[in-house]
Amino acid sequence: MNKKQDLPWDNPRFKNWIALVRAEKAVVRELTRLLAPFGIKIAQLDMLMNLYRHPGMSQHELARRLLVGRSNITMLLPQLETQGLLRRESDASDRRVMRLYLTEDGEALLLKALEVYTGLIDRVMKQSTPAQCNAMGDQMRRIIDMLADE
Amino acid sequence: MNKKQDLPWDNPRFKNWIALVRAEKAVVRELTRLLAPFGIKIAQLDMLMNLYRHPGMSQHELARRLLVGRSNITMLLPQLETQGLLRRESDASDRRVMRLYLTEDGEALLLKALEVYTGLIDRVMKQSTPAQCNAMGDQMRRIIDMLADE
DNA sequence: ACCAATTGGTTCAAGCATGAACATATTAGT
DNA sequence: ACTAATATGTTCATGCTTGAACCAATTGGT
Repeated sequence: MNKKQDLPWDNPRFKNWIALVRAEKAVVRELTRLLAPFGIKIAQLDMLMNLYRHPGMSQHELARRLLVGRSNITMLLPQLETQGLLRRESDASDRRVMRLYLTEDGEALLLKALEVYTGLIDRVMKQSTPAQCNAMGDQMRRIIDMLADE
Repeated sequence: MNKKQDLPWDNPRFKNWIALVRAEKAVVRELTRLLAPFGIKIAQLDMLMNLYRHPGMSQHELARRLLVGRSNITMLLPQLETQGLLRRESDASDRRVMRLYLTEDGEALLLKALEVYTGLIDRVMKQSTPAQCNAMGDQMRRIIDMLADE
């Protein structure tokens, strides 16, 4: 069944996927480094970004959007809250849900951190033409769709 | 400096990058699920793959190749060793280094797990033409090169 | 109105990854 | 040869993420 010549290292699809994983890892490392001066991690930046775009989200919605478990949100929130970057308010009509809002400090920090983030992504994606960049994005969205409904 | 209209969500490069991150995460989740029956995690599969290709690697080389810390290797090795999938031998000429080799069981398990791995990647990458797949891979390798020497 | 099922959130224990500090072995400079 | 620098691997404390068990609030069926 498994001949040496059809091992994954000779499979273009496989090699290209490995390259993707390594590139993603490299960018994550670099972004982590760039965010250190702001005192936040990537996961926290993702939370702030989503809250900026959708103020008043519940923790459950946020978790679903970030593709993480609900407990993850519970564990990370106190850090951002004590840093004064966001606040939690009980929903009046449903006392189970906590609604999340950025504070002014949170918004200010977010915008500064976002400049760094987009700067890095711009540098990284500038390695390709806009057309190729979009083709890659489409490719990724097809993968997401394919795996979403399994 | 930060007008609403140049926020990252309207930036094609940024959106496409986000898609990449989400696709990678989705594939990792699926692969983790598929590997569960084999009793190994992705990190361990990566180790087995590298040892299959380069038998006798030292822990340090392995760590560099996988882009993880040396301590990570130290922590994960005992699991694979007690599962009988690999063995460690002291290098005779340099008593600091431990050389790693797959056992027959390790090789057999690896080959079976690899079929699952390549099967998934094939399914995933079949969403695009071979040309686009290669273009994406080239794109990723340029990113890796760009971030490697910083 | 009542009981069951569902939903949002929290707590907890476990696994994984990291980096700093360390021990041991090797290499290089003198 | 001797000492300093370097390299390999381990240990440890820390932090992130997860999933299961749990509590409280809401919804739905009867």
